[in-house]
Formats: sequence, structure tokens, C-alpha cells
Amino acid sequence: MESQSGYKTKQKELIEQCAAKMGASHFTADEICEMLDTCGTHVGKATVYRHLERMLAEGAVRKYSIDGKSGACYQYAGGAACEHFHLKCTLCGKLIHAQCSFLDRLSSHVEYEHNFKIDGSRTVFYGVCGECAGVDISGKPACRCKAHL
Amino acid sequence: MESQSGYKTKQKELIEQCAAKMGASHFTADEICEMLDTCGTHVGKATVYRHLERMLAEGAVRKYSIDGKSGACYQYAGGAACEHFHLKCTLCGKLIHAQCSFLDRLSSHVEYEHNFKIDGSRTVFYGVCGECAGVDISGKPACRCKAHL
DNA sequence: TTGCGTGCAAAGGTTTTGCATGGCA
DNA sequence: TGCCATGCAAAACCTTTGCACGCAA
Repeated sequence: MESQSGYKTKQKELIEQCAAKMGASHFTADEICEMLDTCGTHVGKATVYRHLERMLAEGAVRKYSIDGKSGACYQYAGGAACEHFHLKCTLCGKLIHAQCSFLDRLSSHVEYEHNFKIDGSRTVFYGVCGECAGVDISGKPACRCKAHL
Repeated sequence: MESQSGYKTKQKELIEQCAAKMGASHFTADEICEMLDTCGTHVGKATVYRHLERMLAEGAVRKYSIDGKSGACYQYAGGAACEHFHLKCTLCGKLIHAQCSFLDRLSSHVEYEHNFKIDGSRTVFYGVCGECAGVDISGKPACRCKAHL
């Protein structure tokens, strides 16, 4: 479960440490690159992609894309369960991490009543966050969405 | 809620019909293009993208991407009143429509406790359906995911 | 007639691929 | 020493944007 990568190289270790350090946050391949650059260690972009792809196959990270936006997001899977859900505001683009017992119960409910095992780390709830709703939920957020990203 | 599109053009109608004809299946912008080409009616790719984007804003279609694969998938949302949630199996790709009081309560809960208004028609729960789970849910779908897509 | 919608092509960004080099075993 | 991993650059890919023309109103 650890030897698929063949050789144990410096880059491999660096990338894995970097991913692990992100915890529950998500990150892009490019961010990993920048992060390593900042640490004084440069790693080729292609190498980062190759390792993330491998880690994905190994189950060490999860991959999904927010809103189909170009630029996939990865998230460290850390072996253990990161069982919170994500709320994505379709107006301002903000991503909220939500964790509470009700959402936990949702998983159980769907699993036993609907015979479906939800993968929390891949599931994103789309909707409108409180801020945007307060400011303007009348139909046209327009400007600020773009501005935020 | 229907007049954002301004003029009623032939292309607009064609694209909407095409999307509606897909029913619950998913399709890419490119597939719409090809489909129209096959029907003898050519529509520019940019136009398809522009209309899908607009239909997305209107809620007429849903947009999501399978596993971050390049190429976003769209799905016809069937105009109105589709207030149930969708369960998408990441192994076999099946899409399940789920409706029950628990899921309704989920919306209320998230709205009042997390200050977030979920848009049910845009939200998709990713996970593993019972059938696929029966085959292999032992912990590592890994390899077969790849194989299936 | 006015102005939006369309189509083509080019730009934009992310991800993948090819190939020579360097490092692990 | 052999072979895999790396890095650079170019390619491939999907999507968006700019601009001139055509069509709906």
C-alpha cells in the first residue's frame, strides 16, 4: 500500500508531506508547486501532477472540482475519515466547511434508508450563503462573484 | 425567470430541445454540438457554451464534473419543481433521485443552523450505490474506479 | 433601424506528454 | 550499472473572449 511509487525520492516525500500538511483544506496542483517553491525546494509541475495522480490511485488524496471550474482541487485523505461536508456559495464562490451531528446523521440515513454510501469528501452542497443572501438574493449577484475569484 | 435570454432564436430553441431530450443522462457541451451537427443543423461551439451557461444560471441544467475529469458534464434539470436530491454513484455512474422527509429537513437545518440556503436542484451527493457496494465496498475502490472510466 | 445573438478564430488556462538527464537501488 | 523519476518545454485539451455580421423585435 506504499510501494507502488517505486523509488523513494526526495520529491515524492516532499509532495506527500505537503499534501498531509494541508489537512482538510483543498489545494490545487499549482498551489503545491508554489508552496514548495516558497520552502526553497523547487519541484517541476509535471512531477507534482504525476504524484498527485498516483496518490489519487492509492487513495491518499481525493480529487474533485469545484463547480467544474478549470483547476481541479485535491484534498488529503489521510487514511482516516474527513467526514464533514462542504457548502459552496454559487454567488460569491465561498466554500464553507460544515460539520455537525445532523449532517453525520444524514450519512447514516441515506446509507440505510436509500442504500447509498455518501462520500462526504466528494459531495458539495450548492446554494447561497448567509452573506450573499443578506446582501442580495433577488437574482443577480453578478459583479461580486467574479471579483472574488 | 424566462426572459434573460432576450431574443428567441433558432439556436436557443435547438439547444434547449437537445438538452431536454437527454432526460436524466449527462452530456457535455461538445456532445450537444455533435448532436446538432448530426441533425443537419450546425451551431457554433461558443454558442452552445453560452447557452448552457445561461441555462445553468436559470436552473434549467445542472453542471458537474465526474472526478475532475476534463470536460464538464451537464444534465437537464427539467424546468421546475424538481425538489428532490440526487445521488450519483462514482463507480457505475448511476444517478438516483431521492426524496424523503429527512432530506427535506436537511434543507431546513442547514438554512437555519448554518445560515446557508441549499439549492437542491444543483446539489449532487457523490458516493457508492448499493449495487456497487455489494460488489466491493471493502475499503479500496481504487483500481476499479480507473477501470470504469 | 437598433441591438442582441451568432460564428469563427484566437486567446486563456490547466493538464498531459516526450525526451534527455540525474538519482536510487 | 540499469532503470525509474524528474524537469523542461511543447502539445493537447476544454473553455472563454473579441469582433464583425445576421437576424429578431
